[in-house]
Amino acid sequence: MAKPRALPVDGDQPDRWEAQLRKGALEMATLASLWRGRLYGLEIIRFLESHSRLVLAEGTIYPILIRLKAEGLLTSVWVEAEAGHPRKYYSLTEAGRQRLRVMAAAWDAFSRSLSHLLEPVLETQETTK
Amino acid sequence: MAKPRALPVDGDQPDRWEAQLRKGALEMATLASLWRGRLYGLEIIRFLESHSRLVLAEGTIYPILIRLKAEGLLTSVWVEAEAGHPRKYYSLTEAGRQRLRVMAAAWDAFSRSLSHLLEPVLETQETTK
DNA sequence: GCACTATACATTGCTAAGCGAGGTATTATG
DNA sequence: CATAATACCTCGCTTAGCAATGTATAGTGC
Repeated sequence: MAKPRALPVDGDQPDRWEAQLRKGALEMATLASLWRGRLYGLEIIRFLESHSRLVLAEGTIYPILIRLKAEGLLTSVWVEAEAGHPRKYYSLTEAGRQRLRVMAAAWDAFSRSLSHLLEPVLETQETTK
Repeated sequence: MAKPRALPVDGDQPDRWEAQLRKGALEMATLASLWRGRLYGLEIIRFLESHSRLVLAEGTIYPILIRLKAEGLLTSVWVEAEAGHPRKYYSLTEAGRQRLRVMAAAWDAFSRSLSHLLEPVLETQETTK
C-alpha cells in the first residue's frame, strides 16, 4: 500500500506566513550565495542556512538552479570529489552577476519601503526582544 | 464568442521575479495599512500604492481581507457613504495588532539577514543610482 | 562480492497564493 | 431609463516551493 505524497497539515500552523516571506527571495539568495565563488547544490543549501535564515529543501534548490542555468545566469561543471558522489558546481555568468546587482538594488528599495511602512508598528516594541 | 480568461504572456518578462518579492509580504502590508485606523478595500490599495511600492489588484486584496477576517485578525463594518456605493471598513482586532507586531519583528530580522547576504553585491555599485 | 550507509543530483505531484478578467450592487446624472 | 462611477466579490489560470521519492556513485565491514 503506497503512502500518499503530501500529507495535509491540519490546524493553522503559526508560521505559514513566514515561509511566504522567503519565497520571492530564494532565486536572489541562490545567486548571492555564488557571488564569492562556485558551490555545488547541497553546499548552497548549507551556505544559506549558515549565512542567513533561509532553509531550502533539495526539492527547492535543484529546480531553481536548473531554471537559472536555463536563463543563462549560471554555468555548471561536474567535478570529481575526493570521495563520494561527483558534484555539480555552479558559477555565476557575467549575466548572472549583472542580474544579481539589479535584483539586489530592487530588494534594497523594496525592503526600505516595507520597513518604512512597518515603522510605526516596530516603534511600539523597541525594548522587547 | 467569449474571450478566454488569462492570456498567457509569452517572452520572459524581466520583472517576474520582482513580483515574487512582494508576494509573501502582502498580508503583512495589508495589516500594516490598518495600523492607524480603519480603511475600506479600495482605500487599502491606494494607501499601499502611495505609502510603499506595493500595487495590489482588487482580485488580490479582497481574498486577503476575507482570509484575515476569518482568522480573527480583522473586523469589518458596513458604512454608508455620503455618495455612491456603501463601504466595508476593516479594522485590526487586538489579535491582529499582536500578529502584526510579531510579523513585523520577523520581517525586520529577515530583511536584515538578506541585506547582509547582499552586502558584497551592493558594495560594487554604491555610487550608481 | 555483498549488504549497508552516506553523499549528491533529480523529478513528481500537491498545494497555496496572486491576479486578470469578469460580475453584481448601489447611487448619481441627464 | 441609459450611462457612468464607485465598490465589493468570484472564477480559474499560473507559478513556485517543497515533501516524498528515486537514482547514481563510492566507501566500509565482513
